[in-house]
Amino acid sequence: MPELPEVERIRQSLSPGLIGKRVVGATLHRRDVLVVPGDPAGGFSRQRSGESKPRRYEARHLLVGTTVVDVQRLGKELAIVGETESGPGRSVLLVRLGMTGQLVLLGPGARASKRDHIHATLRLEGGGRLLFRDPRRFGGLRAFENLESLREHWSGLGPDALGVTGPVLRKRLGGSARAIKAALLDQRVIAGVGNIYADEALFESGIAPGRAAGSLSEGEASKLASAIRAILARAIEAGGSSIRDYLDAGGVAGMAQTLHRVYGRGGLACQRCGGELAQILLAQRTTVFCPACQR
DNA sequence: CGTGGCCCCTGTGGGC
DNA sequence: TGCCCACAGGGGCCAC
Repeated sequence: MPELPEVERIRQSLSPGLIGKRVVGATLHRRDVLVVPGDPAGGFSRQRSGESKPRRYEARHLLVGTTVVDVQRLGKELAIVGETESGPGRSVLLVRLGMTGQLVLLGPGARASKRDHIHATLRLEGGGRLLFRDPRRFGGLRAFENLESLREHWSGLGPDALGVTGPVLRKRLGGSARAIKAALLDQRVIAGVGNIYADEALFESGIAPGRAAGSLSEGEASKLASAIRAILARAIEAGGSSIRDYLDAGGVAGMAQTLHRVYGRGGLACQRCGGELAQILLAQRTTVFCPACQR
């Protein structure tokens, strides 16, 4: 569901009500949405096959006993940082939302509007709750013991797309022969761009999605990087794209979908030249572009 | 090694 | 109305 702008909106809507709150209890309704340190997979999401032993997890993995001091974001990942009163102990709960994941922050006594597919509940001092809901379960939670191990995990991702520059982008694309759009979707190249904003940024910068990533000139990489920054920043300002079910942590929808110029418009007229927008499948994702304007 | 293909899961909307 | 297929803001894994 969410790309960088939506996740940033969730971070912003979550922070004021969550930071400073102590987590007094938690319930994990599905254990397979949580990965804890030492799990055999070492990965993020649940294992697809093999009923390996039920994971042992502890309350502290869901931040119980800590006070939330920060909510950080890199790309599409959120990290809720908790701190224990006694000493420098920290716990980090990383949240990945996948296609349909939501975080819902409820005040004391408030009821969730959708109560199915809630996989984890954190109870906050004062009676509030933080829910993790994800119908398709492509998202998940991962616990880290400290900020250092979070940093190590995040070092596997590329730089945050909101601040990417032309030279950095060009360097990270290297001489890759794969399509530029596929490279943009690879979170190890840059973090935060997904299917919507990749198409929008390529349209804005006039680059065809099938171009070899390594074939971009300095000028093209620079135009693409500034298009990415501008489009993501605009989308954040507009509250994120609410197409199907995206809502921020307070249940508020965004309006950024009204800014889309190619996503979801295959077969319609290009807003720049009037020609017909092409729709193809690239890297297993629907891709819309203007064959005349994008080269 | 880099890359494309397939799979994970549930819900929804369009075509018949 | 109902059924079935295609598709959906993502990403891990495994053959080539």
